[in-house]
Amino acid sequence: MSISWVTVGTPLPSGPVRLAVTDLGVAACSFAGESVAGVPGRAGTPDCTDEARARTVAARLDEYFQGRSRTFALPIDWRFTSGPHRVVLQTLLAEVPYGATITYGELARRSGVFDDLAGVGGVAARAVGQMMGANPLALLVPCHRVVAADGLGGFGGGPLGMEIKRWLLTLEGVLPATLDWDGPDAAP
DNA sequence: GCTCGTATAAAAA
DNA sequence: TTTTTATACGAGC
Repeated sequence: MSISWVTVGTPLPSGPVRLAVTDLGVAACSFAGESVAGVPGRAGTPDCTDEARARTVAARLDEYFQGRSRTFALPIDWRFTSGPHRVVLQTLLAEVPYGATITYGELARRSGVFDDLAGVGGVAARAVGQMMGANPLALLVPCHRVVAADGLGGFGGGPLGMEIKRWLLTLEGVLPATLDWDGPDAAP
C-alpha cells in the first residue's frame, strides 16, 4: 500500500489542491500545498507515480469545479478517520446532497454519535466543528456544506479557508454570486 | 501528560 | 442583542 499525491489545478482562490490517493481511494486533501496532519507524505512528496489514477482523480475534480458534475464519484479511503469522527463524516456524505447545507448541530444529531449530549445545547455542535477542522477529507466530504445555525460558520485555513468555503457554496448555488465572483471559469 | 484554542448553540440578562 | 457557558479533539510544549 502506498500513497500517491496528486496535484490538481482548481479555480479556487487557494490555487491547486493536493490529494492523497491510495489503492482504496482518496485518503486526504490539502489546499494551499500544506501537508495534512497525520497523513504520511508531506507537500514535498513526489507526485503520483500512477498516472492513470492521477488522471482519473484530476478529471473528476475538474468536472466538479466546472459544474459539470454534482459529485466526485471517487472512492474514499477512510483510514485517516476513526470512531465518531468517521461516523460524522460518513453521515455528512450520505445526508447532505449537492446544493444543500446542514448545521453543525443538526449533523451531530443525525450522526447519532452524540446522542448523550443531544439535549445539552451546542455541545455536540462544537465537537462536530472540531472534527470538520481536523478532517483530512475536506472537499471529498463536503465540509463546506456544514454551516452555523445563523450564518456561514467558519472554515479551517484562516481567511483563505473562508474564501474557499464561500467559493464552493457559490458554485453549488447555495450562496448568491457576488460581484467579485468570477465563477469556475476564472483563474488558471 | 497537560494546557490551550477552536469551523457552535442555547439560555439568561 | 450581548454575554456566558458546556464538550471533544488535536496541536504544542
